[in-house]
Parts: sequence; C-alpha cells; structure tokens
Amino acid sequence: MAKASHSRFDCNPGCAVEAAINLIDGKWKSILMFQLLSGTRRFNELRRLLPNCTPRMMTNQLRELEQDGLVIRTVYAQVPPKVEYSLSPLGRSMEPVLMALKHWGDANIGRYGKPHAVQTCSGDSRRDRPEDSGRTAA
Amino acid sequence: MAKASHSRFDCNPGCAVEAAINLIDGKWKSILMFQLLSGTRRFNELRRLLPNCTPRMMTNQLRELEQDGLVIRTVYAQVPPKVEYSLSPLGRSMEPVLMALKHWGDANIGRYGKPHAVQTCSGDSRRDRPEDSGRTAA
DNA sequence: CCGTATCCGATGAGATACTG
DNA sequence: CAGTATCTCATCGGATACGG
Repeated sequence: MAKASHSRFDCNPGCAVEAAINLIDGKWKSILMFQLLSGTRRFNELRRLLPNCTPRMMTNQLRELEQDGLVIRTVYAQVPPKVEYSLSPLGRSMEPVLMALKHWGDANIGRYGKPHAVQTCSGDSRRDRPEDSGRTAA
Repeated sequence: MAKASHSRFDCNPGCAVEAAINLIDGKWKSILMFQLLSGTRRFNELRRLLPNCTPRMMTNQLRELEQDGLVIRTVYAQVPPKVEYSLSPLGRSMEPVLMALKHWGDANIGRYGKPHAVQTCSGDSRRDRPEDSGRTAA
C-alpha cells in the first residue's frame, strides 16, 4: 500500500513531510546530496564544492547522511587515503525533492529578494580559494 | 563527468537548492506550509494540527514565513480576535517541493527505519497527552 | 588525503506564565 | 482567541589545531 489515501494518514498529514525533511535538515545536507546527484565525490572534492563548509561540518553532515542510509561512504585502504561518497538508492530516491528545491530556487532567486535569512551560494565572498592541491586521481 | 552538466548556474549548483531549503528550514516550517496547502487556517487550528509546536515556536515560524513572503497573515480586528494564515502565491509555488517531501515520506516511512534522528509525526510521544483534543470546537 | 578534538559563541527550542 | 515574556538548557555550527 503505497498510498494510504490522499485524504487519510496514519497520524498527521505533515508526518511524512516531517520525516522527509528531517533527513535533509541540516545546514549542508541538501546541498551535499544535490552535489552527489551528479556522481561520486571524494572528500576534498566536496570541500571545494562547498567552500564554506568546514571539514568538521562536512564530516558531520556526511556521517549523518550515511547513518540515515542516504549516502554511501567507501573507504579505500590505501596510501594516500581515498574516500568516496555516493548516493545510495534511497538517497537517489530523494532526487525529486532535490530537483524540486533546485527548480524553485532557480525560478525565484533574485526575483523576490531575501527578506530575513536567505543567503545564497554555499561559497560566498567570505574567502577565495585560489587553488587547492592538484588532482591525484588514482 | 562534468561537474555541472545540468545547465548554467550563477555560482554553485547547490546555490539554488540552498536558497530554497533555507526558506523551509526550521523545525515546523515545512509542516506548516504543507498544512496551509489545503487552505487557510487559524492560529489554534494550526496548533491542533501540530500539537508539539509551542505557541512561541508557532508564532516564530509563522512570522518568518510571513517575512519571507511565503505566508500571508490576515488579522480581523474583532472580538474575539481572529487571525488567518494562508499561503501566498510564492508560498504556493512551493507546492512541488512540499509534495515531493510528502511523497517521499509516504513511500519510505517505516521501510528503512529511522537511524539517528528521524522522529515521525509532529505529535510524538515525548509528553503524554492524556487529553486527546478530539473535535473540541471552539 | 581524510579526517578528529577541543573550545566556544550563537541560535534553537522547550516550559511556563501572563495579556489584550 | 491569539499571541508575549522570560528563563533556561541543548544543539548547531564556526575557528583552530592536530593525527594516522
């Protein structure tokens, strides 16, 4: 029974919404997942993609996503270390949500202003990272 | 594979996602908006719909949504007071996002367990509420 | 390269009581 | 009915430094 009913819910109608949003609630989770939609990423790749996210938060958010079964962490026991993050099937099933968010943002950014707390861009003008270490693709 | 194969973005691909999620980020915002999808609600109606949300938080979240232009607050200068909340057109444009969340939740609740922090239902068993507010018409 | 540990300030969010 | 006020604790999240 995929859908209980369009009018009937086990508890509150907002229940499912809450459960879903709780998973991507967190300062970086949705962005992380969005980035992972396009493929597997390494830790430092993600860091470059989200310049404002400290390693601590990066690890934190990634681990929670992993615990929630949305992200898969693959560790290669090698030197130098290599860790890859990718979306699990469950994580990928979030794609409609993520794309809906993306689509909404694309359609509305800059059109309505950002009244109270909407800062755009994961990497703002806080600090510029001219260059980071080269690519050590294994 | 290319990092940005979707189309072009102002800054980071996650930018739009971030902007969007920032608006519904907050413990109750998405649920509130979801409830408002089905129509205008009064303050205490919403309270009944989200039993776990204290009046303080309710006001807080509602006000932020209002400031962000997603929700419209209508005050009737009457006795007893009457205040109605409804979605603005902008708020309603969030419908795809909210429905995507809802749909995901419906499809996945109870199927994968809730590893670390997923509590379902706005009204959980945090505090025993012996008195179930049935249909107590005001 | 991929993280961890620690410190610490900012904010979130619950309880409770009061008001026009 | 529809909120406010205050107090407090918990958590989030940033900075920085270090480790395998």
